[in-house]
Amino acid sequence: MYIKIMNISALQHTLATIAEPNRFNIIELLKKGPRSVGEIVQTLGISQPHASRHLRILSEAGLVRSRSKAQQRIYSLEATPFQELDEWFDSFSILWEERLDQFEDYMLDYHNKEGL
Amino acid sequence: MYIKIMNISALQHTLATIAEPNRFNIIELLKKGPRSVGEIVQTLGISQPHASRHLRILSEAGLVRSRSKAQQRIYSLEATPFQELDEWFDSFSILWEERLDQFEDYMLDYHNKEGL
DNA sequence: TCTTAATATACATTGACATGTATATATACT
DNA sequence: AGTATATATACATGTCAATGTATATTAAGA
Repeated sequence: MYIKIMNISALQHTLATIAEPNRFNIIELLKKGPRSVGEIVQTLGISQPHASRHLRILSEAGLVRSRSKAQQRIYSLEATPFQELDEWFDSFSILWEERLDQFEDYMLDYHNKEGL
Repeated sequence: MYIKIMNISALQHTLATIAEPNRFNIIELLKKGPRSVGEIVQTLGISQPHASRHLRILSEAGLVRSRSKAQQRIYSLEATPFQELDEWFDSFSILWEERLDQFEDYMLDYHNKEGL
């Protein structure tokens, strides 16, 4: 067993990017597979500039990438940031694995013994 | 194998709550164990009203709970919302499991056959 | 009950970001 | 080259939420 070092500020940025509702919906859609901007606009019922803008933000955050197909831009999800967040949330599994109360009692004891 | 039904709007709300940097830091701290408001204030170097306000937001989102200990309020993490997000991010594992390119090719084919 | 400690709330201000509208760019087709 | 389609960018506006300051509440101790 080893401790995984994570880039906290990167995680924060990724989280903030995903948290916006329209971008969340775009991500949920792209999870089904690559989509063009037009398809995203139609499916989600948002304006085209609005979609492009959010896709830009997603792209700059490294969450999606695009390839050209004639005039179309086909967007798809990047694996890495989702993988990192998946690992980060795994680190909370101590909250629900084993017996929660035992864990909390342990932490309280540990904490009190430390003083502060 | 079954399909897990998730409450999307709850996930969004949880994500938005976690995404704020101070709350993210509070969560990272509480992952180590329960902490009083004063400890949180000292450790994170934020103002006391500021901490209380973020703790209230975290509490209303169901991410933390508090118990009284004299004048102190001891905050600790709730497992459920983190468990739900952990499961949600698991659903992205298709992005990095197996061969990504194969998956993408498959999705593109599938997508094109569907028309739009 | 008065004082101190710990935390919560109220309120005003500011700043960031989502949204709408207009326009620019890129590519294909005739 | 001119037109149509698809997408991106610019800019102005409005809104929400974080922050700071002051004050209220809760609990303990003398």
